Parts: sequence; C-alpha cells; structure tokens
Amino acid sequence: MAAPKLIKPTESELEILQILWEKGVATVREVHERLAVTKDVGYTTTLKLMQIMNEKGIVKRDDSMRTHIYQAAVNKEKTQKHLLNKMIDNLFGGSSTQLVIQALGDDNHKTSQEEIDTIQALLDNLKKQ
Amino acid sequence: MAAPKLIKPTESELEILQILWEKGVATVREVHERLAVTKDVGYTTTLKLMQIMNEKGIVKRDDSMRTHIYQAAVNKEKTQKHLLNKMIDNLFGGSSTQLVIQALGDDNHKTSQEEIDTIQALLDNLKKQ
DNA sequence: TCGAATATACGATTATTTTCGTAAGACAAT
DNA sequence: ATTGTCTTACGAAAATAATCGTATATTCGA
Repeated sequence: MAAPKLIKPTESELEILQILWEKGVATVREVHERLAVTKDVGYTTTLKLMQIMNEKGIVKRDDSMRTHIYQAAVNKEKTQKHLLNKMIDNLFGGSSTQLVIQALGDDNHKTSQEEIDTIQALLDNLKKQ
Repeated sequence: MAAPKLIKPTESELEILQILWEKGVATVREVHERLAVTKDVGYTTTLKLMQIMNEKGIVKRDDSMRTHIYQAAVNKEKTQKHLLNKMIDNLFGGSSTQLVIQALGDDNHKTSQEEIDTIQALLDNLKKQ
C-alpha cells in the first residue's frame, strides 16, 4: 500500500509534471526556465511548488548534491487516464465517444492528416477485437 | 470588439451546471437535493454558489417570484470544449490526438462497435477538408 | 580572498474556492 | 395572530492554491 491512490495535481503542478515527464529528470532552474517561456512567474515560486510536490509524493528528488535533481513520481499514462476518466464521467455523461468527438472537432488543436491516420489505425485495431 | 468571456467554472460550479444542463431549469432546492445524493453539503452552500454563479454570469435566474428559478447561461458544448482544451494543454502537451488515443484505449469506458463507426465517419469527414 | 551568482529553506502574504451561520421576510396551517 | 417552515441575502470563516521576499549556504571567478 505504498502507492497513494489519490493523485490530484493542481493546474500548476501539472505544468511542472509535464516538463518532468518529457525531460525525465530536471533541476528547479531547468523547469523554471521552461515555465518562464509561457508564464510570468518567479524562480522561488517554481521552487516552492516543486518542494510541495515533493512533500506530496508527486515528485522525487535527489538532494545529495547542492543542486537537487527532480523527477516525476507519478506515472504519466496513469495520471492522464485517471483525470480523463473523471472528465468523461463528470462532463460527458460517461461517454468517451462524446469526448473524442469534441476533441477532434476542436479548432484550437487542429488535427493533422497524419494524426487522423494514426487514430484510424487505432480504431481499425479496436474493431478487430 | 466585445471580449469573449472566459468561462472557467470551478469544480463545484461544474457540478451545478451539469444538473442545470440536464434539467433545463431548477430551483436551488432541486439542485441541492440532487447534489446531496452524492455530496454532504449544506443548503446555504449550494445557494451561495448559485448566487455567485449568477453574479459571474454562468447562470441566469428569474427572481420575479419568491423562489428563484435558475438555468445555465453558458453553452454545454462550448464549456466542454473549453475544459477539454485546458486538459489537452495541461495534461497532453497540447496534442488532442494523444488525448483521443488515451480515451479510446480506456478500459473503464468501453468503446462499442457503433461508437467506433461514428468516430470513423467523423474522421473521414475531417479528411476531406 | 572577496564578491557575484546561484541554490535551498521557509515564512508570509495574497487570491481563490468552499463552507456555513445568522438574519429577515414570506407563506401556510392552525 | 402565532408558529413553524421555507426562502434569499449576506458576511465571514475555513480550506486550498499560488506567489514572492528574505535569509542563509555554496560555488566559482577575478
């Protein structure tokens, strides 16, 4: 029972998690400089957030050196699936299809030809089962 | 031009919106009794939330009678889309395709044959454009 | 060696969200 | 009319999230 099943990262925490998932490991500064590209926020704010995430068990860190090295402590796909499930149930009446339809018809995130092919392949695969 | 107003309902507000979307119109008491089924919350809490939502313009109300009649003032699909966008950005690195893949491969919300056909038709349509 | 740059720790503040107690008016039944 | 129930209004506490300032320690060059 080591795994705390209730993972509910805040919006800011999710932004940091994304960066950690992508980079694997990162320092506070690396995370912060990435955040600073799209967000106007102070360094100590990022630091504090990552410290809190560490306390919550959302991230792990190696503090054997002066500059601590952080990494995500929660699985990316599991977290995505968990939050997606919540949204499907809370906002789309339990229908993942409804959600998919909304997502594909989204002007803000245009779906490329290639992506469409990817999804179609996935659907063909689903069909066979 | 008039600034397009950003609808960002909180989680509690979303619970209320869902009830209003389903019922069309409802009194505070009706909403509250529905909430009370799954949530332990006081009546005045629901009342206050709905008053705040009214101030924010998330709901409208007819207060010509003693018991006010509420209805949603934001479009269901638009709100779904907005929150979906947020999730795509916050959790899927901006890739709606990644989200779709997770949603379709979700064990908790099985995708039926019929639903697959629906989505495939949608994709074919997207392809033509 | 000294100072600038950089690191963490941590308290405090601010903002937002959620909660509820209390008051006062309206209504219905007796 | 009186009482008990229902309603909204309102203020403010409690809980949660996000922000940053300051202190202190470490490192690296000049």
